[in-house]
Amino acid sequence: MVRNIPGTNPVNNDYFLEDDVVSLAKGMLGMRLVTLVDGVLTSGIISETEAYGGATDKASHAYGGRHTKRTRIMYEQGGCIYVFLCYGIHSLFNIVTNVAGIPDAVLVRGIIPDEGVETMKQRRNMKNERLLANGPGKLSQAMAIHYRYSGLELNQQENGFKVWIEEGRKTDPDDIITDVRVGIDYAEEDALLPWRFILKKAHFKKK
DNA sequence: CTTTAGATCGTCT
DNA sequence: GACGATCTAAAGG
Repeated sequence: MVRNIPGTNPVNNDYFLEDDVVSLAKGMLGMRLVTLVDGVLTSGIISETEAYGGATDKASHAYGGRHTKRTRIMYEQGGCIYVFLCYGIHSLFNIVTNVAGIPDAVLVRGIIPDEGVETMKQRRNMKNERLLANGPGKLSQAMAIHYRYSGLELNQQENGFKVWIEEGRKTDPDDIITDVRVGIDYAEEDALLPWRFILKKAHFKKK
């Protein structure tokens, strides 16, 4: 497959073994998220992420070391994907981080569609490119990431499906907006943690 | 642009 | 039986 664009080197799964999930979430901005589904490639630049701090973060599904069938995957080693169903409708895509046993994860909340835009539009039955993948449920549908793939490793193919991360472009720290996480009112004081990261539009105008 | 209500089902209690 | 790490359409400004 010919992809004549820079920054398409895959990131090794080892990269996600780092123990600072906040730093990882920030660092993933500007990287490229790619899926290959039955030979069809789609990709986009990661524009929004949130860090979830394992067993000590009240917003995390694994808070207090909760160990259920669903959250089991969060305790795998970094580089696995954790995808769960939200509100009965949406698959939300996370990358598990840290070493095995520590349930940290980064939620990818938005991408700027790049390759395979027409495919994404068809999957979402939508024409407006700007609204195509600017939300966690939206990007999963656009990239055909389903919660049945939860537990799969990055770069590993299963049933014609594969997902991975590429280096993309370096991000200027000045281009990052930091904010509180969304939709976690139940997390009490941890709802105030500044663990949501957004790439400014300016990032995409630079050369 | 903003607000609001309704959809929908796996997971956990 | 209750509840989401959300999205959309519709209606109003």
